[in-house]
Amino acid sequence: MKDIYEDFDRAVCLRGEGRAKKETQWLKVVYGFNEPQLPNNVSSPNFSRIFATNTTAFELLVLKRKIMGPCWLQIKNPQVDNKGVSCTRTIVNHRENIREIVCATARIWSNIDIDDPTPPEALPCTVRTFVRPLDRFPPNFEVRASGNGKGLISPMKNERMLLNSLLVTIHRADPDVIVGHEFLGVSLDVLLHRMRELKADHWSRIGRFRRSRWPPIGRQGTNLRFLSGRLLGDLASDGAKDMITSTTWSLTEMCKTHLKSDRQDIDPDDTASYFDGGVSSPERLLTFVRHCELDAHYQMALAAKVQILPLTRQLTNLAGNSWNKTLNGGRAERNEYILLHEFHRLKYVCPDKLWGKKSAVAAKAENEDGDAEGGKTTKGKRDKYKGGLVFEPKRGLWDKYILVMDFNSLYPSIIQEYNIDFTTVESVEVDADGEEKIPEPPSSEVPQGVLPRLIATLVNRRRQVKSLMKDKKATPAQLLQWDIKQMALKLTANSMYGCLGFEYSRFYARPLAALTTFKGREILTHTRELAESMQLDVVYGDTDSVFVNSNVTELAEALKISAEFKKAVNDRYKLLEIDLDGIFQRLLLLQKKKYAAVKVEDGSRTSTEVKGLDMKRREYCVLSKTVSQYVLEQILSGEATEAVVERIHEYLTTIGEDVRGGKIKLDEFIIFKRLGKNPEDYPDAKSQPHVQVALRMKARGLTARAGDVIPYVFCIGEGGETAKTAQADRAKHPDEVRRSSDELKIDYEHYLAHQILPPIERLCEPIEGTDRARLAECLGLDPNRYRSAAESEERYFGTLDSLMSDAERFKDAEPFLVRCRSCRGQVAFAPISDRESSLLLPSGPACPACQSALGTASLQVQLETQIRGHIAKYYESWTVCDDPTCGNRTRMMGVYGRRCLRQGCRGTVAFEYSDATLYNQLRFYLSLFDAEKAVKTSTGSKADEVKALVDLQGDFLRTMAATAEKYLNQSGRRWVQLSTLFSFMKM
DNA sequence: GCCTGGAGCGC
DNA sequence: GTCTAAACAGGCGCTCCAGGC
Repeated sequence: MKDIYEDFDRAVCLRGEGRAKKETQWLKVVYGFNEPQLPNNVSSPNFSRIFATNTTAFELLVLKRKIMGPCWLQIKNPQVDNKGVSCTRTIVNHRENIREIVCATARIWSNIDIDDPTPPEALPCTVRTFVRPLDRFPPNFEVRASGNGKGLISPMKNERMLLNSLLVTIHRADPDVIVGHEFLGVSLDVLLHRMRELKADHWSRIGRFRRSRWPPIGRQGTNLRFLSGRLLGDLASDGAKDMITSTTWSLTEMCKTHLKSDRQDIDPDDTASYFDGGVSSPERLLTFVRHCELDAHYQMALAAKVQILPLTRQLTNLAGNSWNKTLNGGRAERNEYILLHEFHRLKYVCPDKLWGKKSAVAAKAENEDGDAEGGKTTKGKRDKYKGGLVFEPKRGLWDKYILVMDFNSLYPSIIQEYNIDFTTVESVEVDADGEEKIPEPPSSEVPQGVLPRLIATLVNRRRQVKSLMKDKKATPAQLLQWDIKQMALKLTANSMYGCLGFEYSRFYARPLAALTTFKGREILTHTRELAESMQLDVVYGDTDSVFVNSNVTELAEALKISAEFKKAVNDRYKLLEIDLDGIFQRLLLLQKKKYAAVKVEDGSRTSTEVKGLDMKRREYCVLSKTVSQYVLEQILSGEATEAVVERIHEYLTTIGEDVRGGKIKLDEFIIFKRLGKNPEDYPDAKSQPHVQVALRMKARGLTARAGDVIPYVFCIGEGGETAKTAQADRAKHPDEVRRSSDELKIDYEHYLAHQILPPIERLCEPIEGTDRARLAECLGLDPNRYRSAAESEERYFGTLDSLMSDAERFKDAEPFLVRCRSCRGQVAFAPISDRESSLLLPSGPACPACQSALGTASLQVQLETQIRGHIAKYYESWTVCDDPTCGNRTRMMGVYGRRCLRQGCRGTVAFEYSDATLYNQLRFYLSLFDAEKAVKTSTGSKADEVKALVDLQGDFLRTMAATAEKYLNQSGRRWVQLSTLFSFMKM
């Protein structure tokens, strides 16, 4: 080995385990890439540890030269001239199960400026399509092709000539960027295999790197190297999927949602029929060619629409990695590079890239697992840490203004606020149970760490860009560019946290990630407590947000409350900031992470926001989503319950009829499901509909790989309705159904029972006046089958509850204590039917001690004060350990779930004052003023007495009952168990 | 009936 | 005229469904 002495660096070894371990001197040795690579675990008497033996040339170049993203490099003799963007499209045919190329379109834009917002259709481009016959061209095809309008159509004799001509075209255009859809995984794969098979001339011209020998054609992403020197923008790559909102990322869907264009789908099995040379007219083949031409356009138009090139360039400039990786890869590498640049600049030695089977950290974790508890095999999944806090939602339909308050960029802000960094946080201890503790944030004297400073820089730059955008004189092009820039800055700052917890990251630092989320939970808990202390009701919250019930119907008032709350929260932090994210006029809160709301837009406009509901998921068909949409609109309409319920029932009846009557199009029945692995790798392939469909697709020569979204439709089994064909077997690809011409029939009953009913049922759960059986009946399903266990169970509980005596039910409730203003005495308010002890006389409430009259207003205030006391107690969130030997009582939230925090204790903790206790207490108060109940529970001569009293003091009782009711209405439990409540009321 | 694991969302 | 090898990969929380015992 040729050692070249260079210099000594002051360096810190980062181990990715919290605080950097050693600050010491290292010897830097530089040697060429022509030397063999040293193993990274060698040592000798002269040195104990060696780093960076496997650093790639790319990494070294980029770090040493401080190259931040795409730029021109002068290397000896620069040869940069041609600028162009091209877009190729191949349609693939299969014959004897080998996919061949029959048609390829190249659409070439020259001298495009990627920052120019002009859409590609408004820019000049050349179109050239190469097409070859399967057997022979239809008559007149060549003549008609030469007269084609804009696009040049070049009929080719065979596939090899087609490939050669395509390669010449690519070579001449020498594109910097190739845009495609599923290009890397499908088109390129076929192109490479066919070029190799047919020995195409100058095959390496597909890229800019001259080769004569074929390297192995790898799988999926590895083939990017064939395009060396060109960028690939693949609309279906992981990188692009992050940027494009879509459920399937099929070209047709994206054209519809992003370009508002209806793309015609061609069934791949029909391809051959377009090439039939025996027909009399060339029209069909021309249609096919034009389809290819148009697809090439769509791909480019989509890329421009979602601004994939400018955005990825900005991201790459920030991170200093390779643009192609930003375009086609995930986020981890960007993060790695931004930190590599930063630490390299500060003369740190960074952790080596560990590739291969297992990273050292993961292997270590596995060993510990084995040692600690023999039987516990946490296969595959490593020890995790806790994430964001999600409040138990107060379910139901809310119709006062709900303020959605959320922290801006919570995690990046926490990292700054608490100076969380590799260099500042002390490494963690492992407690007696072998569990990692959450580290402490550094004290305020510790200088700012690398990560917090990096994030601060990103945030500040974003602020600057946003202020530029306020300039009235800015052109639309400038605005767009700045918007992309601020977006890139935000994305970069926000993705820093994620990679701290990513176990294969070179900067993996689980304790830092755990500390960040711990602070997040703490902050959210405090925020809720603050709201409660301001008499505000928090209805829900998730990670960085609280949904506050303003309890007002005036927008201006709601805004005032929001401003006050915002100020109160923000006063508590240096740079952490909460803000009003939106105002809901109505909110249907169904589950954690599942709700729908009518959102107030500026002025009087409103929009509907749906989160997490079935209708947002791809495995529900369009029909199901449409029905959900209608039902939701009704529920959120704000109209009377009876009218809403009636309309829903009516609508469902028509839907049931329409479905059975065959009035709904096939497209509306398509269900989508993603393949988690390659279809062959499923152990239970038989029971998975989408896997069955995928396997059949592959048998037909189509592609279906891990990550692909598979469309299918449930059909009736071949042997008729009664056939016991497995569910999965009856799933068919939409093209199979279309082709079958009536042989395959859609299983309408299955759709009504499994796709339509369950989502509707969940939407209607908090709505009175309907239930599962009733909804099923409307759809024409047998209601008896849907009188669910859950429902009867609920009734069972309802009955139990109503049979329970008041004495039993309220045995733990605290009495309503009434204080007399005259004699200062205090007495419990007894049930009014208890004529001996009740302080309510026919003349009105009076003090039993001094006989002075008690004012209604005074009693009302006293009741309200006591109710608020209970609510406050509930929100204090004291938890108690269930282990009697421990008895730990705390308000601290455990980091590892509900484990008791006291060292060595194995108990679990529960809320001391539960929501059930609070609910029962409120019900108790209400029961004290329930006239009807008082009459019913009285017997004999007393009944008349009580009846007379109730008549005379009706106003008083109603006022007091309303006071209790007001709070009960806010209680989440009431919405869940309306039936229980009503059985009690009507008893 | 319980438990477990994917999907696919939310943040 | 050549041109290592190997090459995936943000986090956790939550609901719902299906399958296994």
